[in-house]
Amino acid sequence: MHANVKQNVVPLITPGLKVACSQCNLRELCLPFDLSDEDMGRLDSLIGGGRKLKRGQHLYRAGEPFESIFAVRAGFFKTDVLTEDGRDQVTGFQMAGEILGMDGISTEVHTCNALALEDSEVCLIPFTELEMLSSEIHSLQHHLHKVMSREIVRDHGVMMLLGTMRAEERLAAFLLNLSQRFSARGYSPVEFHLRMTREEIGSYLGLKLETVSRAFSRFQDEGLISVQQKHIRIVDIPRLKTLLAPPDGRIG
Amino acid sequence: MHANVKQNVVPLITPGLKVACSQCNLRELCLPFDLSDEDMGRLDSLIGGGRKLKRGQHLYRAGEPFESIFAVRAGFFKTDVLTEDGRDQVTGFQMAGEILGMDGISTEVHTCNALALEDSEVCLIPFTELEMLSSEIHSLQHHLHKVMSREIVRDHGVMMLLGTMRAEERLAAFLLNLSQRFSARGYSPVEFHLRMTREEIGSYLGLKLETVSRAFSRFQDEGLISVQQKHIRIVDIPRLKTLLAPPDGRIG
DNA sequence: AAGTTGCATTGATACAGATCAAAGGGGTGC
DNA sequence: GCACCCCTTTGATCTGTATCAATGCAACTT
Repeated sequence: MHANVKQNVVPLITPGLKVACSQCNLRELCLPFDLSDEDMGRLDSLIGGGRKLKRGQHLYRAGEPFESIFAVRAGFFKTDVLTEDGRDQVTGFQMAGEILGMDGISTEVHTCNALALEDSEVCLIPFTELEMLSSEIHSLQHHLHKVMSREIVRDHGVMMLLGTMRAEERLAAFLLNLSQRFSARGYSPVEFHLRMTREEIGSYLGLKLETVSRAFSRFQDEGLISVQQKHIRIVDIPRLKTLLAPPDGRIG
Repeated sequence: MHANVKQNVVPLITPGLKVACSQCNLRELCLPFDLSDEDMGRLDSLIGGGRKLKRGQHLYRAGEPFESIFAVRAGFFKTDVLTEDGRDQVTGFQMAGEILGMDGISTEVHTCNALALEDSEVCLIPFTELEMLSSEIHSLQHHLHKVMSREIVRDHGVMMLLGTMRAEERLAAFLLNLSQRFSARGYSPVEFHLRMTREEIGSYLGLKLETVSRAFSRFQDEGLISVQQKHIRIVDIPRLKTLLAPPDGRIG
């Protein structure tokens, strides 16, 4: 990955990259949701263009001033938090239609890093202007709140995963989550390409990369999935789902 | 705790409990932040009164329709998520000035339970009305966004804790976090009363209650803290902080 | 004041996942 | 198209935390 030596170069807005929510087939997943044509137009004119990123480039880094949130148009990202003492926690993986950067609102400074895991495209949404517009368009305001709330709920799910699940359960939950999200975007729910390394999966799931690799192998041995490097095929979704319930089943 | 047999009774709004942000000494920590007198008055008239809860009573439960967020006026809460298969994860502990219930915005239904760990009081903030007001008062809107964003950032911190830290590090981080929050409210940063059980701490930190207990004992043996049941005195804050850095220190 | 009940502490043992180590394979960049 | 390097896999061993178990403590009830 020699391209990575250039990862310090902050990519500029791609001049020719026109974006318009009104034309976007991700609009059901993304911000605009259910706006009138007129309001959609106002949102279009707010979106500050797009930005293309090569694999390995940072969309933003912790410490940079916060100005915009981003909508993933295409590609795949990871976000991670880094502490002074060198700990590194992947906090999420984002795909088309998902919003990045809301961590920066609270302090006006980004608190995590967002890195493109493949060549990607995002829409830039200047936050101050979004706030102004959303105070005029109630459904936009409400949808923004829903998006932020959804992020909070998602985070609770990750806490649940990290706090209560064993390694295989975590990985099963991870695969099923990816499956569901790919499916919602019109891709196969059973066959997909992992954009992240075992180490990144491990960081997200609170496991070491070897543990992730072993769990993949065991799933394959048991006929649940087929793995070949980053290519995954889920063979038995129902049985994968049963892994999420502990052996003794429901209690109480 | 026979009083708990009544915990199913949903507490109603306490009729006589008048609340006013303008009079509240928590306003710097809570929603209003820096409003003009006039705007403060409008916010006051929106707040739908207060509610008192006895220890053991639920403020809301997962599945209930979402209508309001809540500001803790006094007391102490925990929030937890419960899965169908019986897993239980404490997602946070909330004290005076902190906001509860933002998880419910995304689906219009609460996704977690909020339980009073001691006799408590909250302000009811009807969310639809808050949105309406916040589209008129820009600084209120922005502050609401900051509060939600802060929750996201906090969640990332918990992920970091659950994903990368060992038991003693988690407990040290937990104690230091409590210390800092008590301090911000004018209480002693070194001496406080835990409102939650070892099991609840364990659930929050992804540990078993025995592990929490042992870690407390070890901290005491090493002269870092003094523990007597739920009473904690932090003897050596600096040394407690060093526990958060791994033995080899900063890397890279 | 005694009894009850839940919570906390402590010890012994078991086990899941981390760590250490080595080899093979595939994608990437030149 | 080739070579290099990173990623992945797999094995052996170690260790931190869970689990199982029993006792102690404290608050609340009656």
